[in-house]
Amino acid sequence: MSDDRGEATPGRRGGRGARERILRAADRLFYAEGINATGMERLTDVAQVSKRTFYQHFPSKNALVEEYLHRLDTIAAPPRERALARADLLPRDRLLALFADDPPAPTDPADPAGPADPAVGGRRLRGCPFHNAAVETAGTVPAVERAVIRHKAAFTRLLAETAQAAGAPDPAALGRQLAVLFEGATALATSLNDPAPLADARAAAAALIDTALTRPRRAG
Amino acid sequence: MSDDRGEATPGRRGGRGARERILRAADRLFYAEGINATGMERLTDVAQVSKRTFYQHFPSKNALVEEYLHRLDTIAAPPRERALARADLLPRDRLLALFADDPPAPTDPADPAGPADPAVGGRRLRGCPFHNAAVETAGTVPAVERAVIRHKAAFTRLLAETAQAAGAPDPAALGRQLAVLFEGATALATSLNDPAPLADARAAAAALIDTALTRPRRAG
DNA sequence: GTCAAGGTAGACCGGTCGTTGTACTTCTGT
DNA sequence: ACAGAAGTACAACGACCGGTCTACCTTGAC
Repeated sequence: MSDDRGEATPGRRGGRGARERILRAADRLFYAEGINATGMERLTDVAQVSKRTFYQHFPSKNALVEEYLHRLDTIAAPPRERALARADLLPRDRLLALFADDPPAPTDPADPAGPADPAVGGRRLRGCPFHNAAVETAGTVPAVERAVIRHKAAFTRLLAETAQAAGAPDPAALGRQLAVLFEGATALATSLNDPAPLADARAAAAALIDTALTRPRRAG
Repeated sequence: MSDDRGEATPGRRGGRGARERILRAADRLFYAEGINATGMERLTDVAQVSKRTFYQHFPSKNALVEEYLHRLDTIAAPPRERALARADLLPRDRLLALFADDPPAPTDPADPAGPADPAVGGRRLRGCPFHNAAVETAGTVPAVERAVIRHKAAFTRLLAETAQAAGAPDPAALGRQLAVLFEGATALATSLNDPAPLADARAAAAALIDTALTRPRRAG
C-alpha cells in the first residue's frame, strides 16, 4: 500500500517488478496447490524472487494471502463470474452462462503471463479460491474470513441485480438460490474432480429462473 | 483391520480402547480444526494416547485420515444426511428435511456416543468433511480422493432413490440437482459461517421438486 | 511371582515451516 | 561516476512437523 514508488514517476519502468511476480506466483500456487501446501521456498522459487526480497514487499505470508484474496475480487474477476457482465446476452442467459462448461476465456492476447502458465501442467479442478481459503484456514485468520464473506456477498448481490434485470419478482431470493447452486456446482466439481455437476446446476438454475419468472412470488 | 486382538477372546476386557479414542479424536479435530492443522502432538493429546501407541495402531497419519473418512460414510452418517432415512416422513419431506435448520438429532437416547459430542465447544460451521479433506489434500492423496468420490456418489444415489420414491419422472437428474444444492448450501454456510444458505437451498429444493413432479420431463 | 502383552511419558530424529541475517550484485537517475 | 535503491544467494534461526525410540508401568494368565 505505501511502498508504491513507481506510481508517481511514469518515466521509470517500475523497477523489476518483484512484487508483481510474487502475486502472480501466489495466484497460481495458492489456488492450484493450496495455501498451506505452498511453502515459502516454492513460492519464491516460482516467483523468481529471493526470500529477502519477498519480505521486503510483504511482512508475512499471511499478508500475501490477504493481498491474494483482495486482488481476486477487486482486480480480476474469475472468468466464470465474468459471464454476468456480458452485454451481448439477455439477463436470463447471463445467469445461465455462469454454468456453461466451455472454457470462458478464449486466450486473451494482451496477457504477458504466457510463459509462466503452461508450466503448471495439472488441470485438476480446484473450485472457488475464497471457499478454499476459508476451509484451509478454518476461521483462524480473521482477515481471510472477512475477505471471503465480502466476496460471497458481492457475488450474490451481482446475481440478484441480474435476476432483477431478468424480471424476477423477488430478485434477492432468486439471487441467493443461484448463489447456492453455483457454490454447489463448484464444490462438487472439486470433490469429484469432474465438471459434470455444472450441467446439473445449469438445468436446476433454468428451472428455478423459469419458475420465478412464471409464478408471481413464493414465501421462503 | 487386522490387529483386532480382542475380538476372539470375549473374556478379556478388550484392552483400554486406545484405537477407538484415536478415531474419536480424529473425528473431532480433523473436522473442526482441519486435517493439516491438526498435528500428531495435539491429536494424541486429545485422544489421551501416547504417540507410541498411536503408531502401533496406525502406520501413519495419512492412514488415520483414510480410516477417518472410511468410518464417516460406513459407520455413522452425519445427522443431516440421516434425514433421508426417516420413515415417518413422506419422500418429498425427507428430501426437504435435509435442508432443515433445526438441530436434526433430538437427543437420541440409544446413542452411547453422547459424551463425546458436546465437548467440541466450537460452533463454527465446517461443512462437509469429505469436501474439506479433498480441498486440504488438493488431490495429492489418492485414497482420500477415492473416499470422497465414493461418498458423494453414494449420497447422490440415495437422493435419487428418494426422488424416485417421491414419484419424480427423472429421479437421477433430480437427485443430482439436489446434491448440488445440498453441497452448495453446506459450502456457502461454511464460507459465510452462517447457516442462512440452508433456507435458500430448501426453497430452491422445494421449487425443483415441485417442478419435477408437475411437469412430465425435461431435457438436461 | 513371573512374564508377555499392551499401555504410558516424553526425549529425540531428520526435515520443513515461516522468517531473518549477512554479504554481494545489479540496475537506475542524476 | 556514483549513490542508493532493488535485487540476489544462501546460511541460519526457532518452532513445529510426522515419526521413532528408550524406559517404565499395568494388567491378567499361568
